[in-house]
Amino acid sequence: VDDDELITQWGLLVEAFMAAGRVLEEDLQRSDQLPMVWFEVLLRLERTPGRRLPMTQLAHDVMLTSGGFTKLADRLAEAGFVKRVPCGEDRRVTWMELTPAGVKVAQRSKRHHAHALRTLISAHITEADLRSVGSAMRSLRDGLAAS
Amino acid sequence: VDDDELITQWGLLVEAFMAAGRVLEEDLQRSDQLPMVWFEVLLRLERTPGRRLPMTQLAHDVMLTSGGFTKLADRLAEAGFVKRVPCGEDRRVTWMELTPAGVKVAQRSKRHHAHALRTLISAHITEADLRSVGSAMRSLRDGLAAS
DNA sequence: TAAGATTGAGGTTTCAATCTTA
DNA sequence: TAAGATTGAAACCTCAATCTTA
Repeated sequence: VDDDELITQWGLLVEAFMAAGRVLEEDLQRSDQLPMVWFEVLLRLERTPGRRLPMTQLAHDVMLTSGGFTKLADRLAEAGFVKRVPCGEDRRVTWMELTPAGVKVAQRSKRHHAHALRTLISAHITEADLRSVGSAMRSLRDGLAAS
Repeated sequence: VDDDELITQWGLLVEAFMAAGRVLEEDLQRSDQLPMVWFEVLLRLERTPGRRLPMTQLAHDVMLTSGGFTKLADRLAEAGFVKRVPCGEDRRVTWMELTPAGVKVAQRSKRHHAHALRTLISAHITEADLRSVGSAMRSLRDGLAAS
């Protein structure tokens, strides 16, 4: 595989991935008026016992800087989906906690998003391919996190 | 595969891709002081006979709006890597054309980027995994392009 | 000293409106 | 009427500096 071929192959992956991301984001916008990054935050909170997580951890998980996440938190709180809760044990920490409205929209949009994803994938990717993609990406992610 | 599992698998893919993209962008920034989107534009021009393409086509290829691409073109021209050339046959069209300096930086950064890509991939992904990811994403892209 | 969170400044993108040419 | 390109306003992000707590 020469340089040009390698770059082209990777470019195809990036292109496919971004196009898919755009389709999924538009779908989420249509069904729930939710930007993808909002969904990602709400989803992580909804999955967590107590439905709250430290701001810094969430910021890292959705790949935002702490400054960027502070402003995202402002918008999510403004929309009524989350609230800030000070942490008793370590007073530097602020929890982000899902409100009842946030729980509701998280669960509803989860159904919509899963449906969109299923449609997208089943139309174009086999289940076996999806599993191997998952494992490959998991090892890539873990490798990058370690380095 | 239930809803949550499906969303999780896709989430891993998104996470891995973004982390890889970040590593590659940092590398390109270090070696050539070039944002990834600059590289993508220069690469496409360098590969084209005549080394020029219509603005609108480039905007579409790198997934920017026409407004966004106009400003990117301004920055690229300011840096001396491209120049705008009016199209004779259709006077609505502006070509973006690579300057000699642009050709030089495109070829140099192509070598650096290929090297970074090779390192990243060989360190974290097996050849077999890479092939299955590639085939899955290609069929996804082709399917999206068709619809 | 260092970590969590916030702020303001600066940069890049989208969106909607506009201008020119087909 | 429609397509290519540009513009200004608004949205969202990063970065560096700051404040508070550990």
